Amino acid sequence: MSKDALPDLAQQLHSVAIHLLRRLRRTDDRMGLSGPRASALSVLVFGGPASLAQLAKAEQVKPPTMARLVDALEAAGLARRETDKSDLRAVRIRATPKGRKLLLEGRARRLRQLTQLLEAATAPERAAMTTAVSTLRRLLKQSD
Amino acid sequence: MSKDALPDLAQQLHSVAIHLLRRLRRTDDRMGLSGPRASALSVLVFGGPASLAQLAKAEQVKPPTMARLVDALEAAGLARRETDKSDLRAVRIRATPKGRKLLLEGRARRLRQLTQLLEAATAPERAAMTTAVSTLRRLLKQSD
DNA sequence: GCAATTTCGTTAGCTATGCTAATTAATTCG
DNA sequence: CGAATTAATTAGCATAGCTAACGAAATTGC
Repeated sequence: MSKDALPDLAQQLHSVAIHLLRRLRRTDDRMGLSGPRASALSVLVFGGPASLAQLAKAEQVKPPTMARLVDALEAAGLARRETDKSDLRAVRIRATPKGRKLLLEGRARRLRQLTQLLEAATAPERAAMTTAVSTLRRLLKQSD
Repeated sequence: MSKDALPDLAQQLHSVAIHLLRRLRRTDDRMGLSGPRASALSVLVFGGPASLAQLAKAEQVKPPTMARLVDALEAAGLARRETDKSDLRAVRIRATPKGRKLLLEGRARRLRQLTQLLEAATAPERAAMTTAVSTLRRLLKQSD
């Protein structure tokens, strides 16, 4: 691979990431939950109850932004704020059974759709994607 | 590659795309231009002058949304609305020299950063990423 | 050739997501 | 105990997305 191909790869990587996410968002929409809300709920479902600050950090947003997302999840009956007995300033945010169910269904739907998309790839192509994904994860982590 | 790895790949693909774009946005911020604005300007710089409807379609947003982006680009002196002599309803939107300069500089900066990131990959890893990118482009295009 | 329709863009107004600054309440530390 | 720190909320701002409704121009059809 020539050195000159690197900027080109970078450019195409950028473009394809944008288009991929745009596509995935369509499926998330069927969950009736926006990307940020679905993502926050996902942290609660897979990571368990968390404080607002923890949730904000996990989603890389500021606390006021996360507070509003939690407001929306709560209003939809998908999460609950609970008081933390050991620190009365803090709140424990927990996914409700309804929230857990909705998220798991949405995730299954997205995985079905994505899996279907990826099934059109040949075995070597899938292998290349697997390598590419783990490489990118490493590079992003290193330069954090 | 086992069949069971596909959903897992899908999941990681999703995650890595989110993190990659999050990282790239940091660099774009230095251009002093939000993502949507930079993206619209990019269409003008690389695709030439366009009508509002064409621009909206290219960016997959509705006309009112694009109109506001163009307002902002115009206010910043980066693009101009021109009247179309052959259709007095339409506007031709064109990047100004200043807009072109800003975008090209930003693009160069992003490419430098991304190229730097990718330089930490081994040759086979780069090859895998190249294959992965073109595969994804094909899959996304097919299922449009 | 003129009326009806369609098209292009804008305006108005709503929702959502992000931010910072300031506030309140609780905890910790000196 | 009082001061500083921490957790969350409130208020207010900017950006970006949408739909609905409108005016002006172009096109269609009779």
